[in-house]
Amino acid sequence: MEKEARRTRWKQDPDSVKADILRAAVAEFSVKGLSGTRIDEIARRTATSKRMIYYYFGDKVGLYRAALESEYHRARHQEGEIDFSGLDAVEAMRRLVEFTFDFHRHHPEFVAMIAHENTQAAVHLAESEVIRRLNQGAVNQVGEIYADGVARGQFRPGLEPVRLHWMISALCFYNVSNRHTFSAGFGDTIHSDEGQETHRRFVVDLVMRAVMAQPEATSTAP
Amino acid sequence: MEKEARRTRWKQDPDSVKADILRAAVAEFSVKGLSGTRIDEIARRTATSKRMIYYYFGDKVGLYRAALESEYHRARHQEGEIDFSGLDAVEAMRRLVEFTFDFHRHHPEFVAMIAHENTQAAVHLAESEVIRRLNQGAVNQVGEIYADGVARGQFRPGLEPVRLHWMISALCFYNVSNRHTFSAGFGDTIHSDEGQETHRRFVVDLVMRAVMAQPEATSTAP
DNA sequence: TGACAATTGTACGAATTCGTACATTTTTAA
DNA sequence: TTAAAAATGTACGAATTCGTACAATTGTCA
Repeated sequence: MEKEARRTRWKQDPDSVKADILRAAVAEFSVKGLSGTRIDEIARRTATSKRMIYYYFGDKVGLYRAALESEYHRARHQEGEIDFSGLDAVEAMRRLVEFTFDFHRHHPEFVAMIAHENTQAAVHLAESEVIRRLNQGAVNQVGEIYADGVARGQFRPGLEPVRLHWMISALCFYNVSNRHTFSAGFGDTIHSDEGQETHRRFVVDLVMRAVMAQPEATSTAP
Repeated sequence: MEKEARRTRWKQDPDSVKADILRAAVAEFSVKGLSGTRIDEIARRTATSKRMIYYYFGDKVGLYRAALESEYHRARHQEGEIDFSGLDAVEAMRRLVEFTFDFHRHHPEFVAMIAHENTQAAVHLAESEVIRRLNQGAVNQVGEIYADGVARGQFRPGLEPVRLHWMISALCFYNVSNRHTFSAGFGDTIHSDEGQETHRRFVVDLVMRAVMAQPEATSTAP
């Protein structure tokens, strides 16, 4: 008996309730892991109740998987948003590395969830189709840029796209995943906000040196 | 009433009991993490009982810290064993990277324990003195080799030792820490036994390209 | 040898936490 | 309007698991 719209109006809103639960779940799982997380704690962080978590996601593992996949979906979505238009291979490669660096840096929960998966041998990820597509897309992306650069004589030939992707991923992932133990050992020279700007250039430079035919022309620093 | 030695012979052997407990603890903690590990399961893996764990290590967290430090001690010990005698800067740098690559590869529990620490913001490591010394030693090591190479004109100047150490560590750590999710996405081209040989050369090559004044002279591959 | 300290075994108490039974409200469909 | 389905709140049962009380055994030292 409310004003606008006459069909399918729910005061109840399952979709936003689910999204709310997933948000809280990622926040907890990414920090505490599967076993360290308490369902009651997730419930406390939501606008709803524990009862709803079980209603929509079945059990703890079901919620964990849903949270993991939702993070992958977000990553996959952003990945396709990079704008390479008007860039040659060298510039495109730079942009790709910069994007990857920034994405990891701004999504530590994503990094943490994957780190947790790895400590458990990726058992929950192995059965998911989503990850396979995401990763394959990333490899194709770097592969195309690389092939273009080789064709133009800017990049040295002989490198495998999957290894290039591995390298970029390793540097960008480790930068976030191990920032705590690294900072504990050396202070925050690298991981402070200013330090990360320098470090970002360093990482880009490393990748360019790895792929360029004439690496000397790569460095940005004086 | 046994043969040799007359003083302080114990049928009881606290040191080996402790070592036995630590071994089992590392095996569990590295896979399941602090909260995922069950003390009863560790006890089952030892030759002794749960009672002994509490007797020697106080509580679960005490055991966790002891396990973490014991892994660091082992790493620190091996680190000092590398033989650089007779090597010039270029060869020494290669050997350092190879050693680091191999060490991580052969000690996945070490890698896993650090990964766990990072998901928890390294709270247990932050108060430990051991790690600081270990890391500082590693930086000094690469710093000396680098300075030597710069002095001889083999390496390009301007790089910070801590960033060089970061790079080597990132590549070697990620290779082990993320092997599961990476394999799940691309098969085991990189992480199979044969794949790792190629990959090891790739990683060494990346580091050499990053530091060499004339990177072209670096590649081992045809 | 006898007193005292170090080491180990057994059983269990107390707290935590996953998941559900049951009741209630909200929305759709006939 | 009314019956059925979807969504939600409340309280609690059952299992797990950390840590300990208590007792017993083994070794040192005077």
